[in-house]
Amino acid sequence: MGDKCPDCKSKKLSRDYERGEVVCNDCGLIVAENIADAGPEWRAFDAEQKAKRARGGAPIKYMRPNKGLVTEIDQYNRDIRGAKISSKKQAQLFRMRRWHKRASIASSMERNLAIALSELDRIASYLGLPENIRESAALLYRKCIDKKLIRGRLIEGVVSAALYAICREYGIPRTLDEIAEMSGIEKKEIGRTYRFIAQELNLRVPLTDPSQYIPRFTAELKLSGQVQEKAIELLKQAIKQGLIAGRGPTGVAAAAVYIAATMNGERRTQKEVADVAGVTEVTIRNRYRELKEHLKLDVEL
DNA sequence: AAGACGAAAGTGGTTGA
DNA sequence: TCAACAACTTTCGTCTT
Repeated sequence: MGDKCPDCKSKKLSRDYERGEVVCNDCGLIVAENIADAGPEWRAFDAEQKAKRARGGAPIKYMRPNKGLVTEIDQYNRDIRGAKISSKKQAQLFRMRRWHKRASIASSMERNLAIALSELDRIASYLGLPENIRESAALLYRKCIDKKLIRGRLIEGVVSAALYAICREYGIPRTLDEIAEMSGIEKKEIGRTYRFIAQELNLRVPLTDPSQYIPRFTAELKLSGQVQEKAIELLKQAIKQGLIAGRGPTGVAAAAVYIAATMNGERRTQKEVADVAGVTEVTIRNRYRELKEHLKLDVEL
């Protein structure tokens, strides 16, 4: 790390892997953010060294979905008749136990990943998500494994949360409801998990922009491109006036679509719009009233 | 008869002490 | 940990087309 602080030219930079920052020891400037955790600071040249040097060790406590299914070699150095066995055999058994345990743990993590990836693929294809999204989500999931964030959580929950985060990051957000429906995980569970991993992994996920929902809504309602443009235009103005602060993005988007459709003579009922947006008619009415008042729409609806 | 409108009460999650 | 709170939903009665 031959880097220098760009501010005071000091060479005393230190890395804080917990926060993912490089900090200058002299002036306190954060030189870089969001650095990847490069793993342990030691190197191991074979499995034995690795086992010796690892302080954390394999996640044993919660990472045992296979509890009760995996054979274990018991602790009592007796043969089937209960007689003690020779010390030579005891040593052999000891080694066998050790390796058996290690092999089980390694394979259970692989199994975990395998289940997760197939689950991810299933949900992603139901949601019609492209390949690059799946790749990114899979990568995110691997990061969660590396950071041991899955312990005590459902695999499907973490997968769903990862998908949700990546979708938002790529600007093609799916609602929690949609993901919840496809994955069979409760919405609040996904939300909780999402918030947790976002914090732990320092994800910078942008706020959902309501206009990102517009194309999907208009497409599902079979509305014309003009309506779509109009709706996005309306949203832009709404955002400028701070009308969407604290509002659910889907509700605002739905209202914009409703207004735009009506203005273009392609009327849809509030219920139709409400259904594809996953909100109620009342919410559309409320948003739509706000939009009408503040944007001073002179069009009679 | 169906859709639009809005009031009132209920729900689940966030926030601040 | 609990209460206040905002956003949203549910429900329902009334008005409009």
